Amino acid sequence: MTDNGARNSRSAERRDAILSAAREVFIESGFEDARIAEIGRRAGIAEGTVYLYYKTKTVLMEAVLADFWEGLTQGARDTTARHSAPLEQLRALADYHLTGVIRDLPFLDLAAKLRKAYSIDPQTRDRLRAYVAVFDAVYQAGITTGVFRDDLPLWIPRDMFYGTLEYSARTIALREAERPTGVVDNLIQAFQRTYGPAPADSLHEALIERLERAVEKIDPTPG
Amino acid sequence: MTDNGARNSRSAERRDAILSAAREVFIESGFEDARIAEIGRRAGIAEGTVYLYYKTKTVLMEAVLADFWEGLTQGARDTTARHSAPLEQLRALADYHLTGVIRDLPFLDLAAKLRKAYSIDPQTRDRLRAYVAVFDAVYQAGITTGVFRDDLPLWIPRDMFYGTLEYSARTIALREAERPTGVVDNLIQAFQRTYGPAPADSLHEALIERLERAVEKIDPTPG
DNA sequence: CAAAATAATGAGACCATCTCAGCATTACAC
DNA sequence: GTGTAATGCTGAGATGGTCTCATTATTTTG
Repeated sequence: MTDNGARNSRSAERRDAILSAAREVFIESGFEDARIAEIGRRAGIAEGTVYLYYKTKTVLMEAVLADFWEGLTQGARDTTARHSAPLEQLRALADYHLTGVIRDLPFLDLAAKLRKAYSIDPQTRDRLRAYVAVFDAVYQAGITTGVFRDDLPLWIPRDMFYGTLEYSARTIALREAERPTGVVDNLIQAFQRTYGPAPADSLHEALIERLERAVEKIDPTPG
Repeated sequence: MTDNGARNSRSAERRDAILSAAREVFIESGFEDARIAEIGRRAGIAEGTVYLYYKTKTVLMEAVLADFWEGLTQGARDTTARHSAPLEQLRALADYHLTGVIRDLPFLDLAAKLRKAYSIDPQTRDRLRAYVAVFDAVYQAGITTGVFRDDLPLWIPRDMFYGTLEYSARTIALREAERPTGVVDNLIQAFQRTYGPAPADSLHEALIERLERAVEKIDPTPG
């Protein structure tokens, strides 16, 4: 147990060096064409040593992706935290997601390459869940403040949100266009009209009622 | 040139036998684990012969996928042809797409595995275009009959349509749930409300007026 | 500083795709 | 039919990657 810290930290540094090199090489070459020998070279170690830290090429790739998801999720949290109105949070999140997905599409495609048909490994699933939880929190807040309907399963708007953005990102990347405006605006508009307090006047009234009550708490002057 | 027909047809039969065997093996084993030797065996020929018909494993996989896309596109056309009102055509198409994607998700994942980062091969792109053109036709018809707005680039609703459905398909497959109702209904509703002819909303205006008055009480800064 | 424990190395085992020299089959002329 | 040219098929082996493990180097400990 003596000096465990030092040993661990040296070992950890090496793990990081490998991870860094791996990210580089995977992005440059894709999964298939990435060479473990090259990753070792860039990390300054022998090919065999890579295998001491990551059992297989796939495991190494998974570690790289875990890092990526963590960063993306943290960024999403920070982004929404900069706003308070649910619709503005949603708009910011949509913008962040679209930008991030376009930027890192090659990475996401790598992730898809690891996905075995029919299944997804539990860790990846958990990471994805943590990421979409950012949307969920915003939407839930929107429900309690009366901005969104509460009569639908959460995953329906969620799938529309991420689905539309991911598909758009692909379209945009494919035509190598500058990122067009309008995608996010349109999505938010769709959300307002589809999941907003609704077609029936009663829902509008419920919203107004709610807001009036809230306003009254702050300023109880008679209207 | 003599007897070209016979030679071609024999050769074509062999191509088909290989394609059939390849589809089987790819679905069973995925791209990586599929063995050319096994494909040859099932087609009743030697391993080397496979390479006479399909230059590489990847090319063979692409041929299998081309077949798949063709069938999917034809099915989509047939499906929309059974309805006349654009919204009903859209609903039917959404249903068809969702069902098809859920059923053939492993196949689509295989397709993703072939996608090189940053690029997509022209043939695949054309096939995808042919497929989404079915949506485009329906939407265009909707514009001319006044069911849909014409002030948006076509790809915005298109991406929402396919994006939402594909993402939902993944969600559904992931949780191994029975296909829930509501996804298609909700999407069509979103289309009606977002891309339908713009509503003159006096309700919104009244709401905004009221809220502005309330807000002014809290923060009476001049506009 | 010797001995024990731990870490790193890289040659080669293993196993896949893909090639190609040689063999088999078919097409054709007479 | 039979000889000959053309085409088709074969599978052993070249190639090139991941991963293993006996050996070597380094670090820790008494």
